[in-house]
Amino acid sequence: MPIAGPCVLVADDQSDVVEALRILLKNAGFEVLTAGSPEAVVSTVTSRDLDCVLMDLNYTRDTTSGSEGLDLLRSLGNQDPHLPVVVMTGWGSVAGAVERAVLVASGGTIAAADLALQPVVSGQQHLATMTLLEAEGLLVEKALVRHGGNVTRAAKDLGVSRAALYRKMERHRL
Amino acid sequence: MPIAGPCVLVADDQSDVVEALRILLKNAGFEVLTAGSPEAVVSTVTSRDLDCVLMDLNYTRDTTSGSEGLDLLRSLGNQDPHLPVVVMTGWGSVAGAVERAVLVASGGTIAAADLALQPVVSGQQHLATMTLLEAEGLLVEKALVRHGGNVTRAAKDLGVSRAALYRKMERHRL
DNA sequence: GCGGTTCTGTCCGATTACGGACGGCTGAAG
DNA sequence: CTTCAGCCGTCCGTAATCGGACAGAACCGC
Repeated sequence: MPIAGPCVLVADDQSDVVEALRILLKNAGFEVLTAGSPEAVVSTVTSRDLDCVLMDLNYTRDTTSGSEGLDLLRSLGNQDPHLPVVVMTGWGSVAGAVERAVLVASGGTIAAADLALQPVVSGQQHLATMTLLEAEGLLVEKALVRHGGNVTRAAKDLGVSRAALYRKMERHRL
Repeated sequence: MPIAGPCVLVADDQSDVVEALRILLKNAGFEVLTAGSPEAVVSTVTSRDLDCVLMDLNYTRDTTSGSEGLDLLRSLGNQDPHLPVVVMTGWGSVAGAVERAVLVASGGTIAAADLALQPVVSGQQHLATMTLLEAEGLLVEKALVRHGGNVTRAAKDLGVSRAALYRKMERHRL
């Protein structure tokens, strides 16, 4: 039984998003696994041999701390530093996350996956219809993703002190 | 003596920008006039029959208040409410300003002008390489342009009080 | 002319955000 | 083992930001 193509894990707590990506990616020739929680992601990563993880950063259910996304990102980095991880954020999603993915990727699989994903993942918000607070949240999120969760570097990039970034992260539940 | 095409006024205090736009627009079939200051813009608008004004929002020379761009925008609105005005800002320039231009435009001239300008005006910054303060400045600028200088509506759009927006405008010299 | 509405700019006390500093932790180099 | 460097998370006094309120100006329909 031949595997259809690269195996991608889609992780998001919104089932409709997961379903949509599953269909689209399947049609694009990927073998698709899904996970609805950070725990499910971790267990799947340990049990299966994945080519790429496509994950959301925000998991709002069953939680008080609200930082599961970044925690998960770090866990994956520790678990398998060579596993390509593409993070979906509210805005500019794939394009921004590709940088990290490229940094992390060992082989050329991710390149093909990203190229296929680029037109698939949509829903990018327009800054025109955004409040200053929302824009701040997205910029913070993007900076954190860009630096793989490193608060110090993200803060330097954003031009604020580390303490200020911590406050903003808490404010935006990141 | 036939006029070459639609007559566009380019206004910016940076002579190299003006020169670049002049060449590009002339090659695109426009008759191009230039102005280096808000005063020059006003006098040109009164003396010539223009199809479109392409103006920068920031005039930093010979000034203390730093709000000439918006003042000029209002002056033009009072002087000739039907004159299409395309505002160039640091980011997303034409696209954002077109909304206002379309609102203001009486005929179909602006549509053609905008289509021709879209690929011409470049220099759009990427949010990825931006500090939070710079991003705030651009969002504020964009919101103000979108509402034609109306502080109240821009503030509501940005999700802050009017007083807060005034402070931010001063901080970013708008 | 005259209410009603909207926007402007500025003031003020209460609130919030600021960033430098500190101690603890981890990992690499000597 | 012992530096050294980098990052993390938190504390705290100072400084800046917040938004509601106010009076004045511009504009509308009556």
